[in-house]
Amino acid sequence: MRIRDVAATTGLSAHTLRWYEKIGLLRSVERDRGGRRLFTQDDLRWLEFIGRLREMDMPVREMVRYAELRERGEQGDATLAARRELLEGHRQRVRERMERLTACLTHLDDKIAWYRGQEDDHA
Amino acid sequence: MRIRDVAATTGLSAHTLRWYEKIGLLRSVERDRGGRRLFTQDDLRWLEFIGRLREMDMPVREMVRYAELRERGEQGDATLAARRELLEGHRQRVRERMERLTACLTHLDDKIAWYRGQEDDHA
DNA sequence: GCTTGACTTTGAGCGCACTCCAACTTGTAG
DNA sequence: CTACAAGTTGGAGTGCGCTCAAAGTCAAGC
Repeated sequence: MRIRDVAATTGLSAHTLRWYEKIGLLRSVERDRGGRRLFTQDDLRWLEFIGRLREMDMPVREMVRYAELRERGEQGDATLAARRELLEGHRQRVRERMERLTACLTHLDDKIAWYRGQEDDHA
Repeated sequence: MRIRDVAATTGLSAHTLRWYEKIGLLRSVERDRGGRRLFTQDDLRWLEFIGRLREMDMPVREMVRYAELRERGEQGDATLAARRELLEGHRQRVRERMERLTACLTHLDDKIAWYRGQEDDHA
């Protein structure tokens, strides 16, 4: 797959895909003899995965750290625990985030109910 | 209350409080005769409220729009519906966000479980 | 009266995550 | 062979939400 196909299927821009490679988030992307990027199915799966991390607001820095661990541990299990811990740390942050969001939503619901009351008073 | 007290109780910096005023998020903050800001309890309640909107990732622009409506509607109800709709719109976005987070968390849990499996295999 | 420190203003700078530009190369279609 | 779309690179620019610097003012304590 060439860069525009990946852009189309992931929703990321070609710019962003090149930038991801530059910062080390995509590693060892193949090229054809013209020097154009060729993405594999593995690359797509990886992009899907980091897309989810991104959706959970993981900083790009941390995703790069994960990518580095993944590459270092290619032939072994030396980095398995580190990667798991990184993900667990993020999971915890997301859970806390969601709790705060839930609390805020409750307040917001109250506020909206208050507005409805005001509007009814004047109807 | 002076700016440092508000900074201390809200966790916002004095810089940020001045900036909030500059962009129209805080309106008509009083001054003493030396020109120093004097914040009221109402200001504090407002800061608490927009702090929650911020925690729910409402863009500052939209908060400013809400602040404008609030000021315009000071003596009437002309802006009540508009304000309610603004909040309802944001509530919807937060709910969708939380659904996506929940879905991502499920994937993340699976991934973490997979790592645990790998580690056990080698134990 | 003088020092100190918290305040004031305007305006510049920063970190993040892209996003775009300029200049150039490559591969395909006519 | 030529035209042109689609790719390449390095580096600059953007929008957001702050964050800080510089230079000056004010007021309370000694």
